[in-house]
This record gives sequence, C-alpha cells and structure tokens, in this order.
Amino acid sequence: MRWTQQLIPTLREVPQEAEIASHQLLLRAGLIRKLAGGLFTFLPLGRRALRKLEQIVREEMDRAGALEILMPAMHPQELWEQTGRFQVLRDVMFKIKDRQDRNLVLGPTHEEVVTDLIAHEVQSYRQLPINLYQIQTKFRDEIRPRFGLMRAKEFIMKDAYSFDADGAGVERSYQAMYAAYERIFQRCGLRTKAVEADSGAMGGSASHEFMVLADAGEDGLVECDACAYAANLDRAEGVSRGPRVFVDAEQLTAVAPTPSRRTVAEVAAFFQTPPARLIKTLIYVADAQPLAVLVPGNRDVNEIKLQRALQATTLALADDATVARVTGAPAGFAGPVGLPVPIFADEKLRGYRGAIAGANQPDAHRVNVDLERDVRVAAFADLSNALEGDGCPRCGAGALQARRGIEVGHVFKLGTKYSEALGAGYLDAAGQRQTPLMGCYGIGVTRTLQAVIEQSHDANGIVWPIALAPYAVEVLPINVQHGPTMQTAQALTAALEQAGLDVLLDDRDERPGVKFKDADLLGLPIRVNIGEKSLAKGVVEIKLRHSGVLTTAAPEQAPAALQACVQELWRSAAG
RNA sequence: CGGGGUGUAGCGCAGCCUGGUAGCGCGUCAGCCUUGGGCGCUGAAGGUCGCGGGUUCAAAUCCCGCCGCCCCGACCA
Repeated sequence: MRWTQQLIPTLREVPQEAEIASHQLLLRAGLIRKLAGGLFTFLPLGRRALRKLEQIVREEMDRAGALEILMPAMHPQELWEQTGRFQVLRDVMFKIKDRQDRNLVLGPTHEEVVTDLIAHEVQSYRQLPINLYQIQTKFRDEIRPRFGLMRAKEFIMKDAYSFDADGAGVERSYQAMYAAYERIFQRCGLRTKAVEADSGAMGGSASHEFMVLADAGEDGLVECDACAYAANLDRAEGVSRGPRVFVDAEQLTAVAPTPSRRTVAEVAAFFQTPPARLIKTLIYVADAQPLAVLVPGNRDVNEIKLQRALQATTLALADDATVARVTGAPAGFAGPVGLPVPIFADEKLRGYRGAIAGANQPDAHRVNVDLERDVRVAAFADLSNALEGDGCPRCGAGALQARRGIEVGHVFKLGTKYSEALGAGYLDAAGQRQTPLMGCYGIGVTRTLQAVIEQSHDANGIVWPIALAPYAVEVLPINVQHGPTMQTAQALTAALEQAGLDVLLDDRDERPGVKFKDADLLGLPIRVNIGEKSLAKGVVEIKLRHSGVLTTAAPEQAPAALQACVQELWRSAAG
C-alpha cells in the first residue's frame, strides 16, 4: 500500500483535547478522530489494528470452544424490566422509541438477550455446556467519557456467556475463559495482571479483572509483594500494621478546643500526631436512614464495601444540613461519642484507645477516645480502602503495593440470576427441570487497543507489537525523485506483498526528516530505509522500531531478510 | 450531577485586563530550491473570534444566559 493512496493524517502537535500518551498517539498517528465526546471514528490504520485485535480474540474464543453469534444492539425495554435491570442501569442506557412508540434501549451489555435466546433454544442437559460470544458495539451513557477510547459512549466489546448444568461445569467454563484471556492479552503483547474484583451491577459471586498496569489507568489495585494476591481497590482487604493504642490510653475521654480545625490533616497537625490516630466520622444516608461510619484518619471509606455491608440499595454522603442535625455540629467536627444514629466501624479501628475524634461541637475534638469504652458500635466490618504497606490478607507475610491499571477484561460467575428471571431451564438426565448456571466474560476491545499503546510507546511514538501493527513493514524511500531509489522501493514492496506481508510504502515527496518522524510516530515494527547513500554501498537499511537495531541487506536479499525479521518478531512475541 | 479549566483558520497558540474592525507558528495550495531526522525562498487560499442576548458611536475584548470540549469525583469493558 502506498502512503499517498492511504488516509494517514498525522499531527505534528499534540491536540489539546488529549491528556494521556495513548490518546495523544491515537490522534497524532492518525488512527482515530473524535466525532463528539466519547464517540470516535476509526481511520484506516486504526481499523486495521482493531481488526487484528478482533481476530486474535476470535481465534482464542473459538479455541476455547465458544461459539460466535451476533445479537442486536437494540433491545426491547421489557426484556430489561424482566430482570429488574432496567431500573439498575436506567441512567447508563440510551433509550429510544420506534415509530410505533415502542420503547427500545441500546444494549450496554447482553445478559438479557443471550439468556432469552437460551431460554428458547436450550431444553436439555445434552445441549450443555454452551458458551456464546460476540464482538459488537455497546452503548453506555457514561457519566464522563474520557481518555479517548478508554471510556467511550460507544465501544466495541467481546462479550461471552456460558451456561452450565452444575457448579463444576461453571468452574470449568470460568477457568477456560480465564485461560483464554491470558492467551489473548499475551498475544497482544500486553502484560496484564488478574485481580480479584467486585461484581458490581452484574451481580454474581466470583469475578476477576484483567488489568494492564499503567499510571494512566482509572482503577486502583493492590498486589502482594510476597504472594499472588492482587485485588481491585474496590474489594482489596488490607491488614493494618499501625498501632491501635496511643498515648494517654488510660485517661478518660475529654473535649479539647480545636478552633477551625476541620480536616484530618488540620486536626492531626494541631495535636502533632499521625493522622492514623484520628477516628474519621462520616455521616451517610442509606435508604433514607442516617448512620455514622468510622474509619482511621489515614484511610478513606470504601463505599462499595459499605454498601455491601449495609445491604443498602441507595447510599450517599449526608449533606451538611443532615450532618448538623445528626451531630449537632457543623461538618468537620462529627465524632462517635454519644451519636444518636447507628455506628458502623471499620475493622481496623478495633481496639483503638487514646484516639482523637470529633466532639460533635463546633471547634472542638475529643481526645483519649477508647472505642470500646466510649462508643456504642453497631457493627465492625471492612469499610475502608487498603493502603500501600498494609499486610497481605492471604499470606500474612507480604506487604501490599499500590498500583494503577486499565481494566481490559472482566470475568464473572453469575449463578442463576438471569436464567431464573428469564425462564431459562432444561431437563436433566432424570427428567427434572433445572436452571442453568451462567458466567459472563467481557473484553473491552477498543479499550484494549488503547491500552496496548499506553503500555508500548516511547517519546517518538507508538511501538506496535507485530501482532497488532497496522502494517508489519514500512518501506521508506528517502528521495522519491531519485529513480533507482524508487525502483528499489517499489520492487521490494511488491515482493513483500507477494509474500503475504502488510507493507506500507511511504511514497510521499517529503523531506527525509518528515518521513522519519512520521515512521517513528506510526510505530510499525520494521522500517526499510532506501536511499542513494546506502544504495551506493549496495545495501538497504533495516531498522527495528522497538530496539532501534539497524542492519543492512543487499536489495535482492532484502525480501528474504525481512521475512526472517518478521518471523523473528513473531517468535519473540510468542515466547 | 458537583468542583475546576477552556473555546480565536485544519492543528498549536497570541490578542481580551486597558473596546477602535484579527495576528503568529505549523499544515494546505502554486512555483522555485533542496533531499539521510519535522530544510530554505516567493506567492496564495483559509476565520459567522462556540451560540444567543445586552451595554456602547464601536465588542474577540465588558455584562447576562446557553452550549461544546478537557480535568477531578460517582459509573464501567
């Protein structure tokens, strides 16, 4: 393919809309363009990379025994009402009407549709297990689309759904998908980390997320430095190694003036004591009932854990008026002693003595708080986020490290939530009606593409792994006006294309510097420089994007040398 | 939705405070020159200054309202 016949609009400067490297490079290398917030066009090069990624996903899903289907993006709203998820996902779903005024939604995910299919088509245990998947566009009215393809309103997802007769079957299906995911990401040249995860709106029990470790990632996670434990911050348990008994522990609690000190940092500084000694008291409203949540001063409340512990459907921080009514003091001076609402305390506060908390009076805090002596705690639970340095909850020996990651895949065990609600059932060998157990497995395909770039780039541009590169080789004639240069370039391009390689010939009549810069920006794995100087020495130059290694070959040897080079890249990617 | 920022040519920006009829770099087009890391020269095209209203003799500039985009938070592949 000739560059001048392609659409490759590279940008010299960084578009102001892009913050992180991968988003900038997607735009600068001419892979995508934005239509509106969270909506993107894939230009030819972006589309080529995406197709290669989709093909890897397809091959690995097929290999794992899943069957490809294609479901509608548009769904009748009633289907979602049957599982109760129309209410749960109401805000993220795009809702439309047809000309008959029927209510339709654009699918944010497909549990309902696939289970409806299974309810009709699967009647017997002989048809199980079955795993159906598709690669298809999803629609989600995200609160805040951001970082280009990382969080878009419309994005391509691979979603798979397994149906099994029993728990052992579910485990097999889950493990098969887990293994397939590891292969997929490995083939993409991605280093991922599987972490324990919260199952959120999906419901269900176990789940793991596949994270691409990257500072630009939206998710926080922790991993143990001694064992294999890793978990999303949403659910990670950390074992506090800090002290729980502080100075003056035997003294009775007393109120001390703390003029205008509201935040943990201000109060800790005022008492010249570490923030961990403070008991942070937050007033929440769960299902319209106010309650207090206590966590150590150096930690944040984890609302996902809190909501689960309370089994609440709605949960939000109380507004200032409610705080004032409940505590009798302005926000910033709430404390647990004598509070007239139920008090839930973080596990890490057990045994806290000699602590400092709000006094429920303006401009005052309480010192020498002994949690067991002075506070009526309704229940202890894990309600706070794990912190770097916490002890590992698995092995006990290691310490947790904090990381950031991009969630590219997620696998769930769902149980019978959907199959029951939608009437999926089958007859077992004994003729008894049974409900199949489900699992679901997602990969954010477009997000994965961006994650690859986030993990594989340098100051000059993208560094494509061979498996996803839009083209494997760029042939770069330094001066297209020079006859022998162009003849060599064209002959080489033709020979490589003949051999089945994807080749881009930069036939633009541009200065060498422009073409070199663009070549680095595009990041194709292998570049062949053809110019008067090297031709005079009887060679062309072969340069590898990832290592910068430069070799030469005689023009007539070049096709064979390049094929060997490509094969070597595939080999090292597989290893 | 709350908080912060921003909107001027395809891209990156200046001009705004202190109103006077829009400018720079890159890119684009034509020509010359040059050809191993965004080269040089000449000429040209391209802008309802986000939208609406107001103040004023006069608004990119001041005031009000709205919208888009970006960042932080809840949501998630």
